[in-house]
Amino acid sequence: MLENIFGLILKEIRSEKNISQEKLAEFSNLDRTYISLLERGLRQPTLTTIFKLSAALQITPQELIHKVYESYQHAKK
Amino acid sequence: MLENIFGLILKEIRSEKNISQEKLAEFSNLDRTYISLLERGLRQPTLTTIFKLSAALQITPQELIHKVYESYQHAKK
DNA sequence: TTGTGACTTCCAGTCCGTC
DNA sequence: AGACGGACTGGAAGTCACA
Repeated sequence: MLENIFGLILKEIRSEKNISQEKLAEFSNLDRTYISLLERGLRQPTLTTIFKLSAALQITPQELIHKVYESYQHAKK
Repeated sequence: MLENIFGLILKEIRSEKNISQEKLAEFSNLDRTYISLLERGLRQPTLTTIFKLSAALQITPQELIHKVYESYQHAKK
């Protein structure tokens, strides 16, 4: 549930910034295929991964989590 | 690094709310010993654990992350 | 540019307990 | 109430070749 939402939000933000999965992987020091797994909701990030990704996307972790939270609250109903 | 900060923040918030580790474990459906590991910075939470914990502490996930982020930014210098 | 399957290593998280 | 230990299972981290 949360993984899927996180994946969608991640993809959404990345797309808005016109960054490829490859570039995001490079900026965050994560593997390109791992980004793909995250976006498809097949993996769940840990705290440090959340921080790495938000830094790479040039947003704060709380902004990222906030979007996930909003979407999650909405989806729960 | 991040684990330690997260642990401190978690303990801080929990203490402020006067909740025992045991109660927090109960509210969040996590193990008592695991809460202890988190607070001592020996384990790192995943996204769902962050959500579970913040729900149990009656704060939003972004508030929790925000505190961690502030403390992290401060510690980096 | 991304999805996917396969794989290994390591850690998230649980359960038993003691101090 | 909380620190800390050992042993365990599932699943995340991290990487590869290929479609």
